[in-house]
Order: sequence, then C-alpha cells, then structure tokens
Amino acid sequence: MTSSNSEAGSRIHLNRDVIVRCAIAIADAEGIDAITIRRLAQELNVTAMAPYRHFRDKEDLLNGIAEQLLAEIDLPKTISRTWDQELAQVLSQLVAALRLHPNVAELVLTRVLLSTPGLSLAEHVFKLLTDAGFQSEQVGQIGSYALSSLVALVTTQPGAVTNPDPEFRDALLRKKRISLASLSPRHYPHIVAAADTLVSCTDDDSYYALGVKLVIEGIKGIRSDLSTQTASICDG
Amino acid sequence: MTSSNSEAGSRIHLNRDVIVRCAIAIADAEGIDAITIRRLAQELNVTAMAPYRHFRDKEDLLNGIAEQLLAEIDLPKTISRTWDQELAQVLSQLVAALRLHPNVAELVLTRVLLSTPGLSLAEHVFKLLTDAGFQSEQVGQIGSYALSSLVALVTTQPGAVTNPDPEFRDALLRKKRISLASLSPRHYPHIVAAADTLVSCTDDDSYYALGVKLVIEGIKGIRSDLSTQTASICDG
DNA sequence: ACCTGAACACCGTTCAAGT
DNA sequence: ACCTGAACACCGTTCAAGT
Repeated sequence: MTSSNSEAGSRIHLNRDVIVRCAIAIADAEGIDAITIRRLAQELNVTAMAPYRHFRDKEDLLNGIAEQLLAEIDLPKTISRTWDQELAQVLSQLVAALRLHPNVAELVLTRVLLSTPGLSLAEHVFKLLTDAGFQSEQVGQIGSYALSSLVALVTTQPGAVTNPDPEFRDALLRKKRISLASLSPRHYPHIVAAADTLVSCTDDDSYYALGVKLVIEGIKGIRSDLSTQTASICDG
Repeated sequence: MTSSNSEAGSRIHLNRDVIVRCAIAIADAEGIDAITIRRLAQELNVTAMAPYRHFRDKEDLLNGIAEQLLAEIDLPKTISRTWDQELAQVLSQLVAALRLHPNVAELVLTRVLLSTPGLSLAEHVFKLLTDAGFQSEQVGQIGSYALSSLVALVTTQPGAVTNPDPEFRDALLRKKRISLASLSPRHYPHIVAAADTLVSCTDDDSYYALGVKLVIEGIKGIRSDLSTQTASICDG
C-alpha cells in the first residue's frame, strides 16, 4: 500500500473521491482498522488536517466509502422480466460490488439510506417488492431485510481475512480450519463435518448465488402467505 | 453509566465476567465506541493496565462481549416438533438475545464460531438443517446465512440509535424520518412511502418475527428445489 | 497472583495561521 | 480557497515494578 500516491511530488488535487479511493486501497491491503485520517494524509503527501477540508469528520469519510462502494452498482434498465428475476439481478449486483472490497463491506450495512446510490438501490428494490404485491410497510421491512442480509453475507465471507500477504493469509485460514475440524466430534459433529465450507468455500460464486436465492425464496414464501389472504395479483 | 461500580470503595474482584458486563453496560448507554480499555478501568476503579490480566488485548475483550451475548440464548431441548418450527424457535432466541444489547450486536456477526455458546448455537442450527435433508456443504452455507442475516437485522434495527437519552433519541429519529420523507417523491416514491417503517417500526416484535420467517421460508424454498433432484426425505 | 505507574507511539480534532 | 503547524485530550499497549 505504499502506493503510487506516496511517491514524492505526486500532488494530485485533493478531493473527496481521491481520498475515498485511497482509503479503500488501504483497507484492501491492510484491513479497515488501517484507515485513519493521519495515515490517509501521509499516503497522499499532505498534512494531517488537509482531509478535513473535504470531510467533516471520520464518520463522514466512512459514509463516503460506503457511497463509493454502492456507486459501483449499475442498476439494470430491463423491465422485461418478472419481479423475482429482476430482484435477483439487482441483489447480485450489490453482492458483486461489495465483494470487490470485502474489508469495507461492513460499512454499507448501516449506510444504504445515506447516499444517492444507496437510495437508488433501495428505491429499485422497493419498487420490485411493490410490483410483487406487498404493501408499503412490508416493502420497507422486507427490503431492509434483503439488503442487510446480503451485506452481512459478504461481511462474514469465509476467507475474508484482511489480506496482509497471500502466504500469511493461507496460513491463517489453515489454522482456522484446523481449529474447527479439531473440535470435539461428540459435541459438534455437524460443525466438524462442515469445517471446510465454513472456513472458505470451494466456490465463492455459488456460495453468493445461494445467498441471493435464499433471500428471493424467502420473499416468495412470504408472498404466497399474502396471496391467500388478499386478492391475488397477476404473477410477474 | 457512572454506575454503582464507579463509587469509591466498590472494589469487586476483577474478572472476565465483571469486565465484559461493564463494557456492555457502557455500550448500552453510550454506544460501542465508548468501550475503551481505559474507560473500563476507570469505571471499575482500577488502573488502565488492570484489565490486561484478564484479556490479551481489546480484540479479546470484544470476543468476550460476543460470547456473553450468545450465552444468553437458552437452546430448547424439545425435539418433538418439525425442523422448521424448531429452527424458527432457535433463531428467535438469537434475535431476542441480541435485542437486549443492540449497540454491541454487530460484534456477533463475525464471532459466532469463536466461543462455546456460539458453537453450540451453530451446531444446533446445523443439526436441524441436516434433519431437513441438506448435505454438509449446504448445511454450512445455509447455516451461516441464517445466523448472519438475523444478526444483521438486529444491527441495522430501525431506531437503534445509541441512546444518549430518550428525549434526544426521539429527536434524532424524527430528524431521520423527516430527511427520508422529504426526499423527492419523483425519484424515490417507494422510499418516501415507507419512510415511517424504515426509521422505526410500529411493532418491533412483528418486524423481527418477519425476519425469522423470511429466513425459514428461504430455506424451505431451497429445500423444495433439492427434493425434486434427490430422494425426498421424510417431512417432519 | 494481581495490580500499579510511567512511558511510547499512535489517534481524531481544535484553533490560529499561512499563501 | 486550500493547506500547514502546533497543540490537546484521548487511545492501545510495552515494560519494569510493586505488594
């Protein structure tokens, strides 16, 4: 992470975007705790107070990081398909965007409604749930659930160790797997059996696809309860 | 939070449990960032280094807090009902335990497998998923999903503002609702419509019950896919 | 065995200046 | 308009002592 920005003379014009990108790069390399205002200033060849021209305080910076992650999502325009297919696509986009920077994914959990790209995402999800036939209160609750479930999934990503260096990372994962696999098979038979899966997936893509599917199927299950009570809406 | 422990003379024997409980009390009153080793020491009438006899470092303390939260869950013994009913009950217990201390609930997200009560919880959930007919790889993935979804739900709890004092809290919520409700209805019609729900629920209990139901229904949906491919297992 | 006390290298953030 | 520099009140954590 002593990246190109830290070379003497590379005095790029400081602004929110540059600072946020630098913060994300630091976290990618060394974990979220490595994001400090002072470290950021140092990395950008600037004094400790310079970032404060662009951020009210550190919380504002963290909001900016969450916003940047969400800005990577490109919401599909296709309105041709069914609500559940579209929802699956949007949620997959969210997961894909967060997976690019797993060390800061957790910041999004409580910040979706604080930025324009987050609001657009939520609005899109809420619209699809409305299409599915839910009333506005359930739309808010189910929508929040869907978003936070998937953010949490990326946050707890098996094998999402900070990433000091690939070799050390592997060693850490190996240690973790051993500690699970060596639990008492009498007390924790199912954890021992699933130890490999819990530590790191054989296939991350299918793991996240399953997560999206679980959310969608959950919503469908709730919806079918709904349609037994009220007039059934045309299926999308 | 300048609680009974901070009175001069109340020198309770220091140990992990006392320290963890004090940390939770601090977070309940002032938010998770108020948990510092030094503050803890002060609250317990002890020097800054005293807690280090009982915790290797701050991370160890946070693990201890997560463990304490999970220890409040009492796993039901009843094996009389169907897997989905039992799973719903266990997950509801998890939610109930976390709701007691929403400001530290986030600590559990990445720490379930690091403590005995967390391992017991996971083992219980995994067993029920095995009963439901899933193979060990899916058990691990679906189990992780179920646990992290519900932890996330409590973490993002609408109205889970730290809690300085009830009056200030209400003001903050009001401000939040207004900022959502006053969004452009042209760009964010569904968010505006759901603003009340998003900021704080009319009924928290039913909100969390819905969360549990979404998880269960999701799992059932996946399971029915499963049973079309492999031999169907006896229900129940 | 358990706690103290001083010290170190860091933080976020303020305020008043510089250019 | 944008950045600097010094300062303040706080952190987590070390090390060597005390009792």
